[in-house]
Amino acid sequence: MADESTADRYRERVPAPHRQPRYRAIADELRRRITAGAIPAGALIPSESSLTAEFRVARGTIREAINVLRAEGLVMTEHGRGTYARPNLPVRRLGPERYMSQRQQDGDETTGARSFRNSGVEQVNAEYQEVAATPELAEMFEVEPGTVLLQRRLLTSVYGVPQQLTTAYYLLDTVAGTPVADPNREPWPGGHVAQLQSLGILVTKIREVVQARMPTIDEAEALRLPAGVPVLIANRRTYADGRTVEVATSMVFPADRAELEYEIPADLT
Amino acid sequence: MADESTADRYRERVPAPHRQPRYRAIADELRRRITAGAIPAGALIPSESSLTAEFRVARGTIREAINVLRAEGLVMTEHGRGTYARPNLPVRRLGPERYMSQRQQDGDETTGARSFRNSGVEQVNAEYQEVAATPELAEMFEVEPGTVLLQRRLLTSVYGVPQQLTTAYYLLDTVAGTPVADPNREPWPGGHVAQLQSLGILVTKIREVVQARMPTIDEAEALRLPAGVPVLIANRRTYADGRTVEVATSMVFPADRAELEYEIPADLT
DNA sequence: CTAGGCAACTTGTCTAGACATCAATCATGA
DNA sequence: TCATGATTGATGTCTAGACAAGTTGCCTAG
Repeated sequence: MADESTADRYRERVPAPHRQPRYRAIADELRRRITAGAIPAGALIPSESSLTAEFRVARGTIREAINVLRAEGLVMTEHGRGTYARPNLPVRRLGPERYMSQRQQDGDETTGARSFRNSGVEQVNAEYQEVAATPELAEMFEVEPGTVLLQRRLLTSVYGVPQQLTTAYYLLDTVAGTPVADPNREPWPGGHVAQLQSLGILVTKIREVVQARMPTIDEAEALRLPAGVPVLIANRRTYADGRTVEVATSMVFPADRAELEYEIPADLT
Repeated sequence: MADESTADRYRERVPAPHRQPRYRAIADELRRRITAGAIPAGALIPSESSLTAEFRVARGTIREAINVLRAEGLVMTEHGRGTYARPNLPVRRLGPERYMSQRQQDGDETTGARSFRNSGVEQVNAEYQEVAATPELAEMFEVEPGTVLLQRRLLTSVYGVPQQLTTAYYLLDTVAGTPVADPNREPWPGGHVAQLQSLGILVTKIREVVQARMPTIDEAEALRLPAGVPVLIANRRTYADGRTVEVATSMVFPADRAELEYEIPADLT
């Protein structure tokens, strides 16, 4: 007979009580090869047609197995090239010092975080637009709905790799006619805290709410996210003297290359 | 040249410069219906066969469109029943006050967060175990690798719904023989900060690093996570007088029902 | 009235093939 | 030597159909 090595183990036609679908068995086998190192990180896995031959199934079944691994974030695919085991990316840690001024950032090395801002490797694609406040935004700014806001949409890249997608708002009144309203000034040294400071507004408190979800297709494309990688969402609200002076409704981070760090001063028991 | 079959294939194609694949257009349309409320949360979307009839495509194309929505966490599917828009679960917001004592929590209503602790609706399944410190843990506690730690594994449920999976460590020396080492005392009023306080240790600072990823199969089962929902991971390090007194290597939250809130005092510019 | 089974739905799995699109390689001609 | 076009082989998209398996409700036999 022909070689019965790999294929026939997955061709069980016996109706077992808890028989696993073949695409899952194939996914398990490929996962095993990757985690065991038989397929090293970054290397191509066998092509769909050769897997079709090896496991003796239709191509659709192979593609379903690969979909499982893609959803787990274990492999990624490039059209025309192939599918390969996903290499681990360097993670960028974003700590509280990202809201400090440049000088303080340099002095704070306790977290091991580094500042990329204005170091040449950080690039920001900024689009500013005037929009009417939605009821939610109006309530946060304590203004009437419809009040004009300056909407800032930013795509931040480090070393050419997209890292952050931000949608944020200022009250137009507070920034109109100032350098802050100029999108070409991004990236602004010190970020939005420094922008507000240049207007004489001293930030007293920032509150962030962190969530996670799967990206939309648009976000996945903008951040070049492989399938199976969620996004971290941070919603920011910036206060000065108890009033809200800035709101970021969604800062979107690729979860495979970003993590957020916070400090809680706990001398309040 | 295949003339008949080729003409057949293009029978309903719109000549567009950036033609979108059919399955993505269908996914967009279904997403629009769900987000616009035409399909309310929790309701079944049309069956695959009726969508096949509506969009005049093969069933595989419909299934691919639904896969897109499932990967976004927008819908979930039950074998034999159908596919429905994922209902929005009540979201539990975890703010900094979760590390405060009970009295302060009651007085702090600025965030709208509520305390479930010891109110009867919060239940904790606790397993304590003595383990040897790994090199990483030993470095954080500034002890020799192999030093015995008390490992706490907690599954927290609110109203019977799993909410949090925690693995945390104390130095065994600091807690051995005290009520803190008794897993039956969970849930402890005031959490680990109060536990340390009962030992005379005053927490001065807590640092948390937040990440997100897809759950492992074990986590998905323990937290009863549907497909397409990531988990939020918080790594906590608790300090007293500059020394690390507690480490939580992974607090796992289901991202569809939890969000984390932090405050950054920004009077440091 | 109820228990059981059947019928009619649903999604899950799988086959076999066609053509489109993209990337890399190789042969060829300027 | 170098640009370019053809070829090859990879994944992407889509069709048409078959049978498996889970869920629900109805209808009938007891």
